[in-house]
Amino acid sequence: MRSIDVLTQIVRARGGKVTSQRLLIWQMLAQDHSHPTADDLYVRLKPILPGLSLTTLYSTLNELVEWGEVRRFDTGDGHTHFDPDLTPHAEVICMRCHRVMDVPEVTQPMVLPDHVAGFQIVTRSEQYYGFCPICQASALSPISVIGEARAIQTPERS
Amino acid sequence: MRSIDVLTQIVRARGGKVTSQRLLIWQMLAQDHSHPTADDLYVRLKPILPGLSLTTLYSTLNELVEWGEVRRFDTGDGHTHFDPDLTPHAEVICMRCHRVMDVPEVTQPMVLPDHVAGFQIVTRSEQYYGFCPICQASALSPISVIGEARAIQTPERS
DNA sequence: ACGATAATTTGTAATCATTACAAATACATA
DNA sequence: TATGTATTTGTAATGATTACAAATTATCGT
Repeated sequence: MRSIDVLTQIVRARGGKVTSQRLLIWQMLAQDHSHPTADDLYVRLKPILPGLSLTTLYSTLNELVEWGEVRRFDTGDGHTHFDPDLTPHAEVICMRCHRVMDVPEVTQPMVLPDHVAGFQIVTRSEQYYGFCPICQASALSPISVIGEARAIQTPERS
Repeated sequence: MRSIDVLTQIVRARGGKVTSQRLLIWQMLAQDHSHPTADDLYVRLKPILPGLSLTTLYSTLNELVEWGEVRRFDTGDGHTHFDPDLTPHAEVICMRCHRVMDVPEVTQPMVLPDHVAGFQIVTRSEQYYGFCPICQASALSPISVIGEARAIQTPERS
């Protein structure tokens, strides 16, 4: 998501209001790369702004998503996660313990075909689903495996 | 997801049972590229197998996800969607009306870096979030736009 | 600085997807 | 075919998220 100042200007220009609740939520979210859930945020916000309502938090998160400032995603743990980081990156998600790890993005965005022409793209995300080393050791194992994460070779010093 | 025959063999080899419920759900899901929700499937399955329980459907879907045969994803409409298509493709998702369109994949999977080495990758997915032509016309417009879907140029006949 | 206007927030209650659980059932193997 | 065990079922519970209407407050024009 973009800076608080930019958001402030744009919201005002639209006839919206920059309330203390929005400001605080924006600030808390902007610096958080831990893929928090709504409840994660609420627990941290409540002590700072005790009057804050869950309803307000949800509506603020939802509008950030609708504006394209924040991406919502699902790790399979039953909670909706939010990510303010719209810079190119991908996530590696364990299908059993639902741990999420960010990885820097190296693939190029695609040129989209005819049948989606006119679609206005705000965010791109890429996810790699699989099983972390810990969960591989447990009883169940995945039926199909398309690959394994390989370490990128560090160039040798000459 | 893979063929019913392959799933049947693997489940049996593990000491599992191939029940009529699992078979029917597998068959219904395998041929469905509409990104159905659990409820979508239930509505269609119930007339065929009236005794089917929602609990069974959920547990069957969950195990397919854990096995890496089906991918679960979230369009933002409050429902969990399932996709049996693990071939390389991406989705374009409207952040307002939550419509989903598949597009053929052209980017290459990344080589993942050190800190996720050992992670066993089962599925990769790529999503493009934005606003479809219809939703662009409505009142709200996204604050930031990283690009627009462009039609792929059709080579001219010579 | 003030007041009018409309956007936003709040709290409660409702909704709805999903899961827990324990008894009943049925598949697979010998 | 009988046995053991994985699976299914139905109901009840859980828990995230939303609806709604009254109260509040930011913004803008004066």
